[in-house]
Amino acid sequence: MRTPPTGLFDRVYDIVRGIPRGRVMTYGQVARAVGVTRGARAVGWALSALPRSLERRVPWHRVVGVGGRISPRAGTGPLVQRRRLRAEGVRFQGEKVDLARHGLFA
DNA sequence: GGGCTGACTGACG
DNA sequence: ACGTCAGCCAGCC
Repeated sequence: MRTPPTGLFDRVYDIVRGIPRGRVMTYGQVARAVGVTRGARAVGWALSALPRSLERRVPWHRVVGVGGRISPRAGTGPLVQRRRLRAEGVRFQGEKVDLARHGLFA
């Protein structure tokens, strides 16, 4: 058994951990998933604080901005995020992720 | 309790 | 299409 996540951070990590390979969610969608309708910014903040120890289990690269944009300050860098996504077969429309194809809804 | 901050967003010019 | 501005949220000091 695992104690249910309390703070926003843990709830965010929980949701992100559940994003399937090859799919992506926007900060806004994650926020809504954790019960914070307009907490997109807070979600980004939570991911920026992602502990090194969780980098393995939490696929942070599957979280993108609205419209499929890649945040300039994401993780090790937008290039890394892009590379990881492409490695999963995620298609891009220019600089943006093709949400119509890989967007996750919930 | 008040103010600051940031991997966000939507509206404008 | 692009930079700026102003709301929005929760954790930290």
